[in-house]
Amino acid sequence: MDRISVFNEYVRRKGLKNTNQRMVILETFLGSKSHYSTEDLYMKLRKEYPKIGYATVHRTLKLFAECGIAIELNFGDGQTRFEPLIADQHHDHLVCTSCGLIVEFTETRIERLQEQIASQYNFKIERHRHELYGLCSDCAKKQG
Amino acid sequence: MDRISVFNEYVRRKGLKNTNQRMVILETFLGSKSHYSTEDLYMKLRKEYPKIGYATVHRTLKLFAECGIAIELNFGDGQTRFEPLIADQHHDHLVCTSCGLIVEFTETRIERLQEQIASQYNFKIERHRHELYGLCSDCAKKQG
DNA sequence: TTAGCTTCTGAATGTCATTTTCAATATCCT
DNA sequence: AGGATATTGAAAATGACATTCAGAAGCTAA
Ligand SMILES: [Mn+2]
Ligand SMILES: [Mn+2]
Ligand SMILES: [Zn+2]
Ligand SMILES: [Zn+2]
Repeated sequence: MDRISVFNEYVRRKGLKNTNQRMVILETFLGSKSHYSTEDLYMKLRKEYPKIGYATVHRTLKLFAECGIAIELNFGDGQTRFEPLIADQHHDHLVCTSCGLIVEFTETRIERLQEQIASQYNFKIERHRHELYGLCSDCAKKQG
Repeated sequence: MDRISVFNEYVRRKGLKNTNQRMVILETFLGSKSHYSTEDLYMKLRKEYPKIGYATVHRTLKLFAECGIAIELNFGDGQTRFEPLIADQHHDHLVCTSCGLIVEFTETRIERLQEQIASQYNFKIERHRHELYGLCSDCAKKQG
């Protein structure tokens, strides 16, 4: 089931309503680069829909996370970012501390080792964050 | 060199001053549980030193991080936590989303795999975060 | 030891992302 | 369509953290 259907079903199940704003925000959110902060997405939407409110954008992003079609990311720069989630396509991140570049990686061996650690400590893992911070190759060249 | 010496040397080198507050905060910080938020440590210190200021506690924790005897942690609950760092004793965390329990783990195989990933993408890693969120065994029993 | 310069402290205030409030508006169900 | 209920957007509130500033304390050199 695609993310739009997941969202629509969540809205129906919870007795929420389908609004123009929500559809527009969802399409824009799914339709381009990931890792949006509320501010980023609000600015982008404003160009085409100048009447849209910041609070609506933010509430809607939280709603996406709540219904499972997005995840919240926090790279420690004081802004929460949201990224569309494709079911069963987990990945982690490399973050350039100089230019902000975000690169995604997956490594099943790490995922497996995590599970071993969790069972060692009798933890029941719900989610995890694994982020590598440093300089991307461009910034490293510029010794930035 | 122990953490108190590292701090004292840093203070000297930077032309900062040695104050009672800083010593008291350092001793308390090193002397009990880890993973203090500013608020946590402020509340603890207040009992014995009621005149100490919140801003001083916070500035001093930042100073500890700056001089390398502490690291800042962020478990996504909106509060930065500080933990005394023992040189070359890196670890990552399991965090119980129900009771807040924090368990530490190290896994050299993961650390190595990280390095491989970084070099694959030509990243020069400065630091990383790896946190596993879920239910500790107690909370899992209480299905909580 | 003390003068004099610099840093520190603590209370208050500022900042900034995020959240909440609320009155007007839109949606949904019958 | 009518009416209950959710949503919206502007504004205000919140909360963690950072900054300001005047008085206090630490440091250094004579
Ligand atoms: Mn991503
Ligand atoms: Mn720890
Ligand atoms: Zn870069
Ligand atoms: Zn627990």
